[in-house]
Amino acid sequence: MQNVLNALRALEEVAVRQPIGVADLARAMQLPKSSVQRTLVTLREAGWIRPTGSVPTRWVVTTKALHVGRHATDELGLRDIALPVMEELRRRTDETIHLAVREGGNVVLVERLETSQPVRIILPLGQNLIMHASANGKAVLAADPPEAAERYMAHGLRDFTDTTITDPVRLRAELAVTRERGWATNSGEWRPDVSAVAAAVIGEGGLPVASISVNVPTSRMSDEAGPVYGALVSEAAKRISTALGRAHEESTGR
Amino acid sequence: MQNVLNALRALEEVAVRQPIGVADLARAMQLPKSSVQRTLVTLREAGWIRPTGSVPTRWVVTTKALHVGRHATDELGLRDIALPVMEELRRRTDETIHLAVREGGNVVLVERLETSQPVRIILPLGQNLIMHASANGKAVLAADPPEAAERYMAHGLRDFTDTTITDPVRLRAELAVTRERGWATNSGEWRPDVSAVAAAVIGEGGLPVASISVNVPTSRMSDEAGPVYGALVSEAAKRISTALGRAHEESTGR
DNA sequence: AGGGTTGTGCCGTGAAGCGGCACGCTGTAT
DNA sequence: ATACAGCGTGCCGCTTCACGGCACAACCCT
Repeated sequence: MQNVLNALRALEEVAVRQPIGVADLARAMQLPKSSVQRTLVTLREAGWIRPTGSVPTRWVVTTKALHVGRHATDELGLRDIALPVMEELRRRTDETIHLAVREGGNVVLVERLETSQPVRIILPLGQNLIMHASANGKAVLAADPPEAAERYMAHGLRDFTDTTITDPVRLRAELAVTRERGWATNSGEWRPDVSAVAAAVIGEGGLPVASISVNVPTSRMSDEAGPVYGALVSEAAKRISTALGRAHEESTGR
Repeated sequence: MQNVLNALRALEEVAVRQPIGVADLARAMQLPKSSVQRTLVTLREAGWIRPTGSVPTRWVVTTKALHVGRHATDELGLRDIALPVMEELRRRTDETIHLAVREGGNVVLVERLETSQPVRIILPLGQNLIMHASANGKAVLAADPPEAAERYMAHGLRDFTDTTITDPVRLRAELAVTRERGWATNSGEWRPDVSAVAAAVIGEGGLPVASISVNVPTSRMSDEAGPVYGALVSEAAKRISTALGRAHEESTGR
């Protein structure tokens, strides 16, 4: 079903490059113009993209993808279970709380509650978090079997800021510390002004399925606040993990 | 491209019914089992769905859709323009702020900032808001040309609570009031405990392209608060509208 | 032990997607 | 004023590749 693959690729390409026209898109995809045009018409018929109405015609994605995407965490009722815990966590910290799920080799932001304090940065839902340069990523990596971490490191560790951990030896040590104390940190390792602490949510297979984090502007992240938030986020993750196990037992029959 | 349409339909069906198996899905879609299976394998190859790993195989959607969906408001940089204004609005009200965009005959929630107060409503992003039973919907409807409102009403006005406006005559009057004062209201007309005030964001064509709202539990929505929030949300929407116009002028050359 | 249902894979046939091509249009450079 | 290059759109014959009936092994309840 090559044309389905092409159509989905076209959809992604439109999302990234929108607003875009047929010719540009055909060039970007290295496909004949007429084929791309037919694909665009089909995607519109399905309601996933729409022309802006301008001339020449430019295409943009609709919110159809959002409708589908919001079910991404439904598998075990993760969102329903996590939200109340996240709310309490925010009440206690008054900082931005993130929920991210594991997805193959990545960690993706799926839910978010913000601090009421003046905020620096708002990450969009669907954002890919870097495994070795985010608290959520490191929490998941630490909870994974060591082979998984090694496999990830084999691809190299890109650096984003001057505090990013790019040395595999240092990352291994950091993961050991994380395992020991039960929560991961991020001190401006992805973007200078974003710091965080996180803890992994463990699924019934014993593997990490998600992670929650408390995100704080680096300027507000004091030496005292870290351990306090760490203890809170670690306890919250544990509560979600056990609730998840209970929900799973019920749904699979006792 | 019938198979593309089927594949996208399958994707939506999986999202709604997940976790689901081949046979169930084939029944739901009224399609041969083998066709559906082939489609599922293709969708997995493209990274939009994945098997849970259990036996028998069950399919769930990945976060791919979220990645695509987060671009849905990129068209004019709406999100970037609206977020700072929404933040200030939340700071002033300490209530939940919603940003919704127009989409054909619907209004869809695309961004959200929550109150820090304990009692609150959390709607998932991608939620479809009812035109005649939400503040955002009524704000858009009031800013539309009268024909559009009439066309919408022609389909009938479903009721959700005992305060839902189901009488076209009353709705017309309500829209007139909304136009007059510059902001729309919702007093538990969709869900009893949800009230809100909203104002439409006007695009460069003079038509409403989006709407922002202040959402308050009905219990907290006093007679005094309404007009105060109304004035704030109305001013915020105006600021977004003019900023949007400016951004559009620049991008289309002077 | 058995009937039903599951997920998976094969394969011949025919429909439908592919892509080269041409058209009308717009905006720019000559 | 004219030529030209780029755009979006539509046609149409060839060939491919998706369709769906069918078979099979594994699994679950009786």
